[in-house]
Amino acid sequence: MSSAIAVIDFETTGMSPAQGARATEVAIVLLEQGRVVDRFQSLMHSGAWVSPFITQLTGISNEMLRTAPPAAQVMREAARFVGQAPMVAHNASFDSKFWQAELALAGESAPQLFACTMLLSRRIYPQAPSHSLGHLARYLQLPSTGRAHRALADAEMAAALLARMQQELCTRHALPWPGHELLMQLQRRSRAAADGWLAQQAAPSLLAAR
DNA sequence: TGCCAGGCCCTCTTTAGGGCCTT
Repeated sequence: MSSAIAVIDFETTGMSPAQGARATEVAIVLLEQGRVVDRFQSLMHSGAWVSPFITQLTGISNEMLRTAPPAAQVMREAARFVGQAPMVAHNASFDSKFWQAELALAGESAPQLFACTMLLSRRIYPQAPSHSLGHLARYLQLPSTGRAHRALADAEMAAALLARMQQELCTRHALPWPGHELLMQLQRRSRAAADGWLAQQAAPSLLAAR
């Protein structure tokens, strides 16, 4: 069984699909054991209007979307690309809402569980001055992935952040390579309880190594 | 009529308020 994790990032016309915002671009990076093994990226045309503010923020214009493939087609391809892999995003409450909303409009189900690199970074790097993706990338000196606020660059950055945190858990807490289930359990712990819980998780592996 | 995200987390807290984070 594959241990792949799908790291996703959406660019959108606004903050919430409940208020009519639509996705304009999606990118997904497949990670296995902290290594990128595949990528998916596409603009998507939903007919929604892109405001000048969003065009300035993302570089994505109404003109660019006019010739983009239909949103439903892109989302069906994205769902096939992800398959059964569990998912990760930075501030996953945002991207998971668009994943569910856009797939619903495409007539597809969205059963995937989302882990969140922002919640995880608050547990693993509580001392970081900011937990925005850009600030964390600079704080951890992650390699540049391209223009911020484009989907593939941000998905690659989130993937690099995830891989760094998985490595950090291995080295700092003597854990075996942490999979999606452990990440989900860690992000559900309070910040105050995270270190103690991680120490408990490490104990069996330390005993096994003796 | 007026307003419009929402979950997490800290603190001047828990019968609450406000900043962070995503576009």
